Amino acid sequence: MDTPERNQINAPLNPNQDSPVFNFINNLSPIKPAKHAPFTHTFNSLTFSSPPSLFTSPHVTSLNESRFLKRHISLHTPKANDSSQNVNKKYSNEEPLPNSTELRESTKQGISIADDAIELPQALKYNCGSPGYASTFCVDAANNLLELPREAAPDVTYVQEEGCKTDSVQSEILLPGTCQIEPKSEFPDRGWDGLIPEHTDLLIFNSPDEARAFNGLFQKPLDSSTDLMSLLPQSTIINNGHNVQLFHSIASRSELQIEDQHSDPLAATETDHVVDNAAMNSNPNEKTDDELVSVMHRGLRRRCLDFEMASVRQKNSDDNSNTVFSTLHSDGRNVTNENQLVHTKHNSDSRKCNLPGIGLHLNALAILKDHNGIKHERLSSGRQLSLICSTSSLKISTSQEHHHLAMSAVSSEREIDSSSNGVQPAEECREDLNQNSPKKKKRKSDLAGETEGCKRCNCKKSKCLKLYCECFAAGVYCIEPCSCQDCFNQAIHEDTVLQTRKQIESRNPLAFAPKVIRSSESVPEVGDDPNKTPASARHKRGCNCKKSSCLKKYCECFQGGVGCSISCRCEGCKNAFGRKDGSALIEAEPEEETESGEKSVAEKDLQKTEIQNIEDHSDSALITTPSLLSRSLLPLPFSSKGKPPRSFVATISGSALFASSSEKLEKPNSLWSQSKHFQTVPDDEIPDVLSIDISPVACIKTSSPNGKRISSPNCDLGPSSSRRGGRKLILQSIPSFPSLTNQQ
DNA sequence: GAGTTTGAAACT
DNA sequence: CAGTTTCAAACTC
Repeated sequence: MDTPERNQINAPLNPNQDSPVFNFINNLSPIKPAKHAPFTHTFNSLTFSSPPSLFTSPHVTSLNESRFLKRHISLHTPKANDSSQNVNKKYSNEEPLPNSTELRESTKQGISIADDAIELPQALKYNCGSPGYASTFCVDAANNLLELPREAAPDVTYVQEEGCKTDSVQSEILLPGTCQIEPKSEFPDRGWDGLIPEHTDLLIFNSPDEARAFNGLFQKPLDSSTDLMSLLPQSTIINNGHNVQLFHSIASRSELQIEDQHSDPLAATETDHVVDNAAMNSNPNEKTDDELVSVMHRGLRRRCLDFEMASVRQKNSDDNSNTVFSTLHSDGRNVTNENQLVHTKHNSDSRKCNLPGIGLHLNALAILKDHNGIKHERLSSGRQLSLICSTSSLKISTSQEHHHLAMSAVSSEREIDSSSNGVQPAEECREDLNQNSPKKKKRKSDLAGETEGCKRCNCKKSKCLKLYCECFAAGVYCIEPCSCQDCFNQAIHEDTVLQTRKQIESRNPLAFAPKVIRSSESVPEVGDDPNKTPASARHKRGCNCKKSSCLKKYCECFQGGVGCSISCRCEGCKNAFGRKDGSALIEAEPEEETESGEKSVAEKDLQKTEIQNIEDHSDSALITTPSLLSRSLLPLPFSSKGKPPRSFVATISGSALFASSSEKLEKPNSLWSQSKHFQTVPDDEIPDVLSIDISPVACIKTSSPNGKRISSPNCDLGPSSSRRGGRKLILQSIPSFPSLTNQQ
């Protein structure tokens, strides 16, 4: 992240000042500097102190993706529409301007959110919930709607990720991609390339005119040579030291105060993002930028953060200049100005944990809640994203966390509770639960489509001390979202839990190993049989299905998104991910005969499942499963309720084994062992930044609310639309912005 | 939301 | 190891 690119970024800017675009901005921007002046973008480090993770559950990471889809749905909820429609109203002058601090936070949050939105548009939700600030743009990943005041800042240009950021930062900023965009705004080259397609869905235009303008922009071929910096929205860069220089001139106009990264803790935290953005804008090295972005996204996705859109307000009397201050608070804790911050309330349910798959098996690398096994990983990206900018304003404490949080929020499928922000999924869930009865929440989440965030167990007799319990099996403590009764799988009963675990392990050393083991490296077979899951990904023990034909989640193989293998004893295997290997095939055919009567049914099931997969798998094309790959955009099979068992899948990559064998090694990560620390599954744990390479958004899906971890799904992070599958096509419908040059 | 089905986990 | 029971998720209505 801290690459030379930063420097590069700055350099280009100055030159751009002379550029027509720059001039255009200066001349055109309706924004009045005076208005902005009050908003200094300094962040207090204190403000963003990262919240301690109380309960690190493996679930966290995975959640995002699964949620993503759900959230996407939620995004479509009336709220989004309402917000968009009412944006102008919402931004009424009624609310007092946020103080500089708030603004700062908001900007940062906004930035992070923006990023998230970009990456995980569908999944992420940003609830603008704050009553007062309804106008604050809400970013729903799912809805992909960032609502911004129409005319916030005409001049603002967006970088994909940054676009949102800028919005948040300065009230006047517009979110091009996800957010409503003003006609004038432009996206950086990359931004357009990667973001637009994906986020097009998100774009909401208040008026036809805007849409037209927007279209114009897109339609215009982006000139690679074009200096992105010049194009960058004024607001976008503000917090980033690097960006500051670039936008300095702009800032001067708007009178936005930009703080150096160094001076501004938040800026520092966001530095990566900023850098990325800047790089994207200015830099020729798009790849690096993309990577950075991807990295960022990855980080974000992992974390389940609730983001609240902070208060937004119009500053000016001018109709055009509605300034919106969107503040995302990763952590409620950190929020500086809570009052001002708008708390978007999610459905209590959604908040719940949101991360269905969060619970990661200790053993399993990453499982997305909904997605089982490998697929989960892949899929996770798509699903997990639902973010909710929940009620409580999130505050980002540390830069990293902030960054992560933002990332997670965006990426994470989970519904994020505002309160829980910054906390790992489990924690988040707990927090949420605390507020509400866990059961209710859980059910709500389930009803919601499993907000995926925090699905949990529902054990009644096992006391959550047996493998029946998904939480226990995943190596995570039960949390409020769980509807379990007489639960002993709690930190309070740590000794009991450990003891029981030992007992079970003594019986079956692999009991807590991920059920689906994927060897990322060995993928020789992938191409061979499209129907087969690469041998690299298999259920550790194989299924024993008799009636489900391995077409339903009853089948662990299917649930894990892997094909059946020789080790399976299933009957009539029709596993869409791959029937039994040779032997399986043999069996399958005979079965078909026997099933002939059933065959039609089975086929139907298959079709359904496939359809589901397509639907569910939105982003996460399974790498291992060729068939799924084509479905990158398609939802994973496990979309709705399917929560892949938390520990369901383990990815064994050459060096890193998370498989059962590694179980012991990983155990330390387990909640139990690490209960007091972050529960981090290796995958999950990997710092967002660090993991970047490894885990793209999808890649590291650590935890699904369900506790199902998903090993890294698609790592393609490229801005390429493919990641966010669901959104990709939207762009076509989206009108392009009028290019600045045109305006000029 | 309640009831049924299913198959893994646990038990014998 | 096989058979049975228990369990909770997945599924259906």
